[in-house]
Amino acid sequence: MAVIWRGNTQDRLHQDTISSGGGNSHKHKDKYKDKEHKHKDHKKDRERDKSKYGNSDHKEFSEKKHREKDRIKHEDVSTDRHKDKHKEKDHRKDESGLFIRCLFLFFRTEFKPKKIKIENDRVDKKTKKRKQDEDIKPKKTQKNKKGEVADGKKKAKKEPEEKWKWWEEERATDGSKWRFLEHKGPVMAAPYEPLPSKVRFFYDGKQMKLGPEAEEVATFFAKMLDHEYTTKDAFRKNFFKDWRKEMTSEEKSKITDLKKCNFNEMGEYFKAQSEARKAMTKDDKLKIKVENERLLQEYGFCIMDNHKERIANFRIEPPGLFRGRGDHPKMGMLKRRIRPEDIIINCSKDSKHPKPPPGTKWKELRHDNKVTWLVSWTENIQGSIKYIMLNPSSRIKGEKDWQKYETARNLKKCVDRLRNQYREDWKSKEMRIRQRAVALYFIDKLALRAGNEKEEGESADTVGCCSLRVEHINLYPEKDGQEFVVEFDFLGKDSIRYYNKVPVEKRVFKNLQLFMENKQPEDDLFDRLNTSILNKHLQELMDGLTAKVFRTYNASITLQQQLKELTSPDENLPAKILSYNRANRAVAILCNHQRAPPKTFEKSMQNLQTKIDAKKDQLSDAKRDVKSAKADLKVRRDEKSKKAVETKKKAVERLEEQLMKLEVQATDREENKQIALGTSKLNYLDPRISVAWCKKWGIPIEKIYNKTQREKFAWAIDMAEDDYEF
DNA sequence: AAGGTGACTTAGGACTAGTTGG
DNA sequence: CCAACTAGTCCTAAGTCACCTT
Repeated sequence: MAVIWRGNTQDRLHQDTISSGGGNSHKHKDKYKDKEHKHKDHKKDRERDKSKYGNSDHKEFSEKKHREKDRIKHEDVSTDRHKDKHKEKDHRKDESGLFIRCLFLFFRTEFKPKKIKIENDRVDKKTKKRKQDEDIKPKKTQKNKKGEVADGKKKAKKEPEEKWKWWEEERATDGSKWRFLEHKGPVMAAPYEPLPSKVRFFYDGKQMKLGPEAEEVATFFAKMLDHEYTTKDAFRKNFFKDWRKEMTSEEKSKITDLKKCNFNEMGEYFKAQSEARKAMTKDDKLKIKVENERLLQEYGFCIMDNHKERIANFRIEPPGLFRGRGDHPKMGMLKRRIRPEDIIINCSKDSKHPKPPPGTKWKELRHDNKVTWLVSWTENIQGSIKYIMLNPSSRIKGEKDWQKYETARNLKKCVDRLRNQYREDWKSKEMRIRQRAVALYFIDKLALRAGNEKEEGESADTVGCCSLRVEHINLYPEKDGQEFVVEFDFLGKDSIRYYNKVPVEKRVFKNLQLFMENKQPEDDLFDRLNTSILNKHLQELMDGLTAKVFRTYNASITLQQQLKELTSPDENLPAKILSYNRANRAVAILCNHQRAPPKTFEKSMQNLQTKIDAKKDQLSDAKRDVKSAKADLKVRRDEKSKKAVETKKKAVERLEEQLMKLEVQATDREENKQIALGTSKLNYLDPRISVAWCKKWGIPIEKIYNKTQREKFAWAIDMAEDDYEF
């Protein structure tokens, strides 16, 4: 098959080695838990062999830490720094109580404010340089006009309020998240519509009419009939137990065995409904669309501090059967319907408060501007709180996102020092320090998650770094020609399997042997460590540092390195994009972002191949044509045949290009079979790296980010230049 | 420390809309 | 024009981490 450029994403660089041995002292006191761990069942057994990088990139540590928590450091506005790149240096000089400092400074970084023209002049005066024409894209909408004005709730929506550049404004420094917040409240789940009476339910072969409560819950089950999990014991058991709670006493006494329940007619009915929906006329579909749009317009936005912002999830989650991921002990439980009485509304005192549906009231109306959510309620499966919050394109999310990358860049400056330190710590005489150091090494090198402890029986048995158990690793003094190999095999977040064989330094290896001494498979590997100890330690090493910062840092730095390495200047556009995707893929592999291979994968691959073959045929035909045209030309030597040759040549070129494009596509798709790029792109990769890359190579940003992504990363697109360095 | 809660980020899969090419 | 297939959106579960209480 014609797959070109097969690059092996799995190949990895590796560096470290070093060694030395070490015996130690120890004594562990254990606090082992005894639980039964089952987790054989790697249900999604998508295994992959990966190896990882570590990377190196360093910089001097120079930062001082301390910064009041919550606050953002920033600079006094009046000072004129923030010229372009001025490096961080400290900015902690707080001026006399003037708590307003400029945001730019906070995020040191070479950030050059660009064209401004924001509404507030105050901003204006502080932003001096503005450069224009940065834009990557042809979009015209870019220019913002004076959006709105002063406070007050004038719902400024005459016009979509062109692109507000919140990143050119100051940030609050008092821990408040907003000053004014107004919204319409959530959209409640649609009420239950009883089944038409022709749709029957049978118990033990006999038809039985259910009351509306029991019937509703039954429909939840009926809708899942062809799902595999309705066959799982835990699912059925949990469902049945909760279902019975909804039954009248009469129903309850009759229905005692789930196996005797026949939901088929109900299942068929829903299937038919969805068919019908698909078959609806254009007109009807349009009507639905319009209605959705209306709902979105009405409930999908809020006013926060003078700006209309999009809400992420404005609908209350409808009732249904809970399906956790992996082997979840609560699968099948009834997720109950949320009523207005369960809902807490958060908004400004002086805003127009959302009103509850007629005849109901909210559980509570509060005005807490220290949080970002608009609505919350407590969910009944785990008892956790759910929230309605703003869209990623909103100021409140964007600032936080930006800040996250700045913290990761700070780590870049001191990562060398930290690495040296944890290596030293491998030799510590204190067990807890060694454990901390080895765990940190894993987090850094393998981008593992922190691994909070979880309550047993409340959720699937998954682990992260600190919660690894002895049974999750195997040690091989020598394997496949490499020394000191650690084999990881565990279920991580979302019960995604993490499988990796990594050669480690000898000291790490020895330490692991030590940690495992006298332990049972189900004992904690790091019995003297947990995430809170680890994070406390990290916080001391660098302000704002926590375990997850390493993931962000390593992901972003890897992207940057890989882009540098993979992009070749003379490649054409599709090839450049392939290079980008490969860099992105390297990160996804590092972070273990997997996906189930699409159901239609094989087939669609085949289709592509067919196309490629067809294209090849066309190409060889076209080549033949050129030849014969040339021959013609030789004989005739007239203008006309000359033209003909040109035309045919053009055709060949065009075909070649098309073929190449297809082949690139095939390669990309193949390599991406079980790797999901979206998660890293959205959550781990500093968007400025991508923006800079696009600018540097003249790639339209749309090739890398779709519309939603461009909205989320508007700040980066606006501010990053082609020379941006993470 | 330990344990609990709250807020917020990160995650994969289901669902849907939009595009393409037959 | 329609079916087939993707790409993008929606959904909500499952993490992280700070902070509070004991």
